[in-house]
Amino acid sequence: MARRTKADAQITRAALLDAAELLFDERGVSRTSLADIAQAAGTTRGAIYWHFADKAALFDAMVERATAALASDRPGDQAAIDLRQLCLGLVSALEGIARHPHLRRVMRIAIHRVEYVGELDALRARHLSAHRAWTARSERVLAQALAAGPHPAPMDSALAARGLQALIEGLLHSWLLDPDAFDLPDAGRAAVANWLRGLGLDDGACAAPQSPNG
Amino acid sequence: MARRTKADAQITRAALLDAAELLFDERGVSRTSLADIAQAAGTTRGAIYWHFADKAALFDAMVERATAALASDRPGDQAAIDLRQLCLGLVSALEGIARHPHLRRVMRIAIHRVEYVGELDALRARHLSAHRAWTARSERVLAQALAAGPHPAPMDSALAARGLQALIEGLLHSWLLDPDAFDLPDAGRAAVANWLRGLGLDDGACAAPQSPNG
DNA sequence: AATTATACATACATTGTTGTATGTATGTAC
DNA sequence: GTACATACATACAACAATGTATGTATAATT
Repeated sequence: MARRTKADAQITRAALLDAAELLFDERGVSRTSLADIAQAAGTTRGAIYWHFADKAALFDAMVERATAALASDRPGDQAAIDLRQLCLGLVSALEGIARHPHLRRVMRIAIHRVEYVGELDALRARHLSAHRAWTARSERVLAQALAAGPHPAPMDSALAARGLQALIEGLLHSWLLDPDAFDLPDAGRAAVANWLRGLGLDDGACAAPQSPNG
Repeated sequence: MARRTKADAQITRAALLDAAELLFDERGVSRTSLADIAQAAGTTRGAIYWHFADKAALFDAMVERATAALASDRPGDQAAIDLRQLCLGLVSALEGIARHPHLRRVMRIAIHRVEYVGELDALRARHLSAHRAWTARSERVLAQALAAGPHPAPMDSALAARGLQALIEGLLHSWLLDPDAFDLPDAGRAAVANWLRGLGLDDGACAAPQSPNG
């Protein structure tokens, strides 16, 4: 064919990302060739190499597109938040993943459809940095809550934060393998509540999203 | 070379599995060729194709070898166990993974170094079946303990079992990504205790492995 | 001792995939 | 209206990986 308008090019780009998402999810990243993606998008490999340097760059762009919205509407890492906000943030993240097909698919790809090595290390680095930032933040919040609690804390805040993180990630992983098995946000709410209860903290911190005055 | 004795052949087979384990862990399964494995084992692809039908069969044999010991010394699915035995079983599984390099490496491969699709579906099926069997068993144990408890249970047993499973798997996943970050059995013990505490159950169920009379 | 099956090594053919080079028609700036 | 950059499509070269076919020296069998 020939040159298209800039808007057309963006449509092509989005179609390539869509096709990559679906095929990566179905067949896995390494078993999906660029020719497969181009064909599914109704183009040729030429279009892919025009928009992206290679498969890894395409992959990164796909992750970037899906997580951009997610990253925009959450508070900055340094923002001071309380226990309730922490819980609500966790649950709303799970709700977002359960609700948005793009995000869900990319999460499943990142977790179950790709090998965490080689030139896809950007993903691994991204994951690790997000992981650490979130753990650090939740540890601060939990330390503050545990110190303010009436009884001596049964765990130190580092272990409490790590366990909370593991709980959420564990639920997410198993839900992505079989989304019909249970309701992710419900399970997340119950799990966080039970974890806080074990810590001797207020387990109603993320019960009802609609009543801000508790 | 030429024909070796049967014992030699088993040594060759083991060397191939060892090499595959190391390379899969380093580079990921799909990015490791059979030639790589053969070279690392000091043989050629001929040896691989003699011992295994293809890469998937080699992979399955590797998983089988590492998990065979693990499966042998645990109670059958139908055996009646109590809360304490459930917790001890969980923690001892974590201890086994933390202690045995083979098991740790294969776990990391199965979780972070392979794409859960295509002809490696045997792994996925194995995982799912183990997952379901374990969840069913722990749900029975938790239901019994919750029914016997003094106060009304804060969660139903299905959610409680799912959460416990998620907690353990979440800890395992993040530990496999960075084994130096924390001690897996310690974190597992503390996490299980906190989960049980949240459920209103005895949190000392897996505290001290050496005193069988509680 | 002769034969046969075994445990590989070697060689080859095929295919899939990637990267790049080139072609080309059109939008856009001047 | 011309020139150039854009947004691809097409063609090609190279390699990597697989599967198979065949060779071969030796252990096991008789």
